[in-house]
Amino acid sequence: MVSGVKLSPVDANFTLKDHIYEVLRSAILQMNIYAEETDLRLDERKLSEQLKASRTPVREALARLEQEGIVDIKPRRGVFVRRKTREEVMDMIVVWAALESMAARLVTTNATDQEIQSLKVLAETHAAIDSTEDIEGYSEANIRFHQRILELSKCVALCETSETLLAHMHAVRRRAIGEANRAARSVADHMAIIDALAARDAGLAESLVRDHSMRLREHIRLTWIDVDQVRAAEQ
Amino acid sequence: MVSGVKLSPVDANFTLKDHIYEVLRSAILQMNIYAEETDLRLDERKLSEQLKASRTPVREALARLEQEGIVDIKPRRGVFVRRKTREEVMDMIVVWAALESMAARLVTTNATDQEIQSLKVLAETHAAIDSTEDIEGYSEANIRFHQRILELSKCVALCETSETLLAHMHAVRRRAIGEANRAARSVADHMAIIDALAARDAGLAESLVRDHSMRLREHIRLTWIDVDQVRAAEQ
DNA sequence: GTTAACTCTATGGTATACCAGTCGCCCGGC
DNA sequence: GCCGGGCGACTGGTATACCATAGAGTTAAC
Repeated sequence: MVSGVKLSPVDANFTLKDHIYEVLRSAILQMNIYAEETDLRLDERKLSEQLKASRTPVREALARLEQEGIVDIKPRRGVFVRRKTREEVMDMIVVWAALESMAARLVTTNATDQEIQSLKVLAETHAAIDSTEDIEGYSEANIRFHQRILELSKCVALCETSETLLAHMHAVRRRAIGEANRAARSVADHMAIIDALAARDAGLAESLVRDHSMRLREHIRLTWIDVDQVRAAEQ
Repeated sequence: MVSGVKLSPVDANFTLKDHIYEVLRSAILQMNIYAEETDLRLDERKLSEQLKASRTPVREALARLEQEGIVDIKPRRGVFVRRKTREEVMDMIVVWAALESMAARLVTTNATDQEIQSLKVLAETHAAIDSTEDIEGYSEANIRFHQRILELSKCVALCETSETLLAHMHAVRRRAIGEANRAARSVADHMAIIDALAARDAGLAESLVRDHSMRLREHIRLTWIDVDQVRAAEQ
């Protein structure tokens, strides 16, 4: 045994279906599914060729993605990346708000002062990025801050449940272009949240987090236009 | 078109894998997975025989169940119904509390007076059942009440997310034997929640719902004993 | 009697062949 | 030129055969 490290955790319990699942998942999250010209179609056979595997593991990966709501399998018609409608996006944000506000509540009792202060680093990183220049980085830093709150709640299920939502949020954030004043407001919100957490004020932290998310929801409500509606309008 | 009714929605788009998924899911939820003697093992081949299908659709159904956390697939070892540990159950209840308390908040703005009053019927049904005599019915009525709150929020994602949790909660509630005083407390809680909702008091409704769930969590914390620990103690 | 290696079987993983709708395309009739 | 029917390719659904490994049981060496 080399220096006490377990050897070859790699390819032990390695299965194609799990690997394919992860590859497909991250590939889908990375693509901009809301650009109109994007081809949302996935072909089992082409995928299995590209991934150099048979259809069987590909299909099992797709079955999992469907369960997650990332993909839509229409029998004998095709597999499609699922575009969310405005209502669905707004609903998802509500769920996110519920989870994160509960997390904030728990952080006030379950996290150390040090851990709470670690949020400040993330918030500052986020604040330092100009949203009009590097929207991808800005969005990434933003998500990381919120995700950290979930983590600090020390509630595994809370993290896991939000993980699924996060998948969808990536594409959403990319689309909900940050207006300048929204960015400034966001930074201020984050600081206020950290202060409430540090002061161990569960009620305040909870409501700040909730309101912060619900403002994003309101922003979406006002600005989001479903791609299909765009299509319809063009015709 | 016959009287405006869509013809044959039955067995259109019917697929074995979807059918098998539902059959397995409800079968698993129905079984008492926490009884020690219960065999948690699922055999792909036996299942496909019993269901009169090949392994392929069975495997896809199992893949979905694994994604949902209901089942655990160990490569080359077997498929097992997943038993939750005490920590996992407590975590799940936290998530449930987060979702339902957010739902309660939304109910105060999204539901009609009539809808809120409809909760009373459910609460009374629940109250009428003696938990020491008909624990199954009691638990069922209890869940229905809480699920109705989720529905009345009119937030689809909130309902769907809790749906997954609900699967696990069935077995949990069955195990968390209702003590007499807990039952009485529960009924009183439900009535208080309805009042808060009817008064359109978002903050109160939210915290009542949250505290109600968190009391269940505390009850679990004090009484739940992991099956494996029982096994270990016997040896 | 103990232990270590080996074999044998059971199980999930993967590949492949075939089936059954769906939909586009083309051709023929009008 | 337009409409309808049918033919055929494409795509997901299902069945089946084979592979690789975990783990139990067995056997042989010590």
